[in-house]
This record gives sequence, structure tokens and C-alpha cells, in this order.
Amino acid sequence: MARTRNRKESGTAERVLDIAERLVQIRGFSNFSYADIATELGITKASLHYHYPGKAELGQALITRYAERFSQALVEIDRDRRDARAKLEAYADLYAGVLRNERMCMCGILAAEYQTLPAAMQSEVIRFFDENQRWLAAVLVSGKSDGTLAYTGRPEDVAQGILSTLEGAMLVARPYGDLARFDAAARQLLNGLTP
Amino acid sequence: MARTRNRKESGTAERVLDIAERLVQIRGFSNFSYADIATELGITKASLHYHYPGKAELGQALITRYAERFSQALVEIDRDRRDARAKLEAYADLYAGVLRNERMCMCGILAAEYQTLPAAMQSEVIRFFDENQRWLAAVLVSGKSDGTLAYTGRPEDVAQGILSTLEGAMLVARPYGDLARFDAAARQLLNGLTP
DNA sequence: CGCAACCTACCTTCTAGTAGGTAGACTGTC
DNA sequence: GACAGTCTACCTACTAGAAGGTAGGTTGCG
Repeated sequence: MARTRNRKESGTAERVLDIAERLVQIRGFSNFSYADIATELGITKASLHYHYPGKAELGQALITRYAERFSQALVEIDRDRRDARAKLEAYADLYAGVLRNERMCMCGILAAEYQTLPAAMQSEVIRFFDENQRWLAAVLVSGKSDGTLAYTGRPEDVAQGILSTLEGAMLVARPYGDLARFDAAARQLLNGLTP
Repeated sequence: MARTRNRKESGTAERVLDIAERLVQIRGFSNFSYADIATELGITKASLHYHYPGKAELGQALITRYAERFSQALVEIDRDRRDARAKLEAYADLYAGVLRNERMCMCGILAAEYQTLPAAMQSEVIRFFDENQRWLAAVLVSGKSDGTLAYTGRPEDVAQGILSTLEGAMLVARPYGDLARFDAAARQLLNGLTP
């Protein structure tokens, strides 16, 4: 068992994703190449095609892993934070963490290049947003119950407003290289949802 | 005078900008080529280089014209709308108009590809955001005076929050092709600023 | 003529992607 | 336990096409 494990498990395929993920979040999907990854990893482009037959497949794998990790983070927030308000703060902090690494949310940057993305990636981007909004809507509903959040209108609409604001705050803050800019927008958002 | 006008003034250079502008706002700066413009215009790539020596120069001209038009629109809002609240609504409607044409705000999409942009374009993007925030901050201040707007904190921070929210709402709404999605976010934003 | 606005015909570099090969580890059979 | 075959993870060497860009020629108007 241990033998089968240490045969590989160094996981070139996974390291490819790590590098590609960073490149996407900084430069965008169409602004990095197989050559960039190959150079950084110290293997050839051809080997990359062995792991991911085409850039479209690599892109899909990228979003899938990103979305899974994000989901896990949401589960952990649900587990660790008591009230809805604290959950929302933790959610905003997820975004701040990405920005702290001088990156943009992957699906945010992919939304910008949406029209040029392979179809499979397009639907995965939508799925990511949908899942986030579902989670946020649930938090908003429970926040109204436990009295830690206040808002008017449908929770779905408010959820989508929260997502938009945070994505936009990242988008605009990054050219300035200014985390405070994001924090200000996030605080303002939370203030608007405080009873 | 009329003679000098109709010699050219059909303005190939201007038509190049029109086409490039549309392409940038839909696909992003690095996702269109000189060949795309040349084909659509019915001239050769080489002729394009006559008008704009390189893509960097074209990009700069693109932002400059876009920013000028935006400034004009802001002047018109100042002229036509009485109170600050109405100005803010008109401002949000500027964004909605862009989205109605199935486009993204040019500087929003350029912010996403910021790291790969020529330096000259980078600073023009920043200038665009700065100018918008200055205008918004002024509106917020006058809104507090005339009692049509309410907010806490520094007007500069609130202004940057408004910009972020609107850019983010466009970014997220476009993959869905759903204008209502943007409107919901905009209404929510304005509600939060209502006394 | 002189110049603006185009053209043809290139060039280089980068792009994703392919064909075909190889070292070495693993598996099944006698 | 040895041999044959297969699989994994890489390699070299290549392709076609698209990218931005250039040199130098042509055309037609004032």
C-alpha cells in the first residue's frame, strides 16, 4: 500500500495545476502558455500534453479544483462560525486572502475573458458563481433569523450583490496593489448589512 | 472649410478605434488582433500600422478616447440632473447602457488583464478609475448637503465602493447575459445610500 | 510634385498541438 | 525467478497557423 503510494504521488499533474492556477489568477487564461508552465516545471511542452491533452482540458481541471477547494472553505466556515454575520466576514476574508497573494479570483478573471473561453470552461464559471450565491443566500436567510444581518429584498438578489461587490473590489484593487482599497469596500458592504 | 472636412474625416483612424473598442470590451485587449480589425474594416494589417504604429499605441488611443467620452457624460449628468441622488442613478445607468450593448466597461476588462498591459495603458486605466472616484466623491459630498444621500465614512472610500460594486456587477452579469442581474445589484447599492 | 493612405510581400516569434521514440517500473505466465 | 509484454512519464523534433511588425512600392488628390 505504501509502496503503491510512493511510486509517484509527487504528482506532476498536480504541480502543473499549481503553476497554471497562479498564472491564470495573475495574467488570465489566454495570457499564459504551455511553454510558460513547461519552463517553470522543468519539463517539455509535450509532457504537458500527456497530462492534459489540450489547454481546454487543463482549464477545466483548473476550475474544477478551484471550485472544490472553495466549497471546502465554505464548509469550514459553516462549521467554525456561529452566526451569519461572522460567516459573511469570513467569506469576505477568503477574497482578501486571494488578493493578499497578489492574485485575482480565478472565476472573476475568467468572467472577464468569458467570451473567448472554451464552452466547458464557461459553464464551470457559471456553476462557481451559482454555488457561491446559493451559499450566500442561505447565510442571509439565517442571518435574518438570528438577527445578525439585516437587508430588504430577496436574499438571492442580495447574495448576487455581495458576490458582485467583492469580485469588483478585487478587480479594481489589484491594479492599485492596494489591499486597503479592498478592505474599505468589504467593510462598507458589511456595514450595509448590519442591523 | 467644408472641403477640408470631406477630404477625409470619414476617419479611418476613428473607425479603427470603433472596431477595436468593441473587440476590447467583448474579448479583452489580448484577445483581438490587428488581423481582426483589418478584416472587418476591409484594409490590410500594414495600413493599420500606418495609423497606429503598434498595438500599445492603439491601446492608449483607445483608453484616451473612452475616458474622454466618459468625462463628457459626467459633465452632462452634472448639467442635467439636479440632486445628487439623481446623478448617482444616471451614473449607474451609464454602466447599464454599456452592458445593454453586451459589452464590459473597457477599463474593467483592462483591469483584469492589467499585469500583461503595456505600462502606458496601465497608468491610463488607473487615471480612469481615479477620475471616476473623484467625481463620485463630489456627488456624495453634495448628496449629504442636499439630503438626497446618506452614508458613513469618508466619501472617497464610499466612492471607491460604488465603483467596485458597479464594475463587479457588470463583470458577473455578463456571463449570464442578464441585465436584470446588474440592475438588482445597482438598486441594492442605491438603496444602501438612501436616507 | 508631394504627401496621405493605402498596398504587396515579407519576417520573426510564439502558439497549441502531434508523431514517434525511450527508460524504467510493473504484471502475468510458464 | 526469468522472460515478454505493457504502462507511465517523460523525451526530441516537428508542424501549421497566428501574432505583431517592417520594407518598400503604388495610387490619387490638391
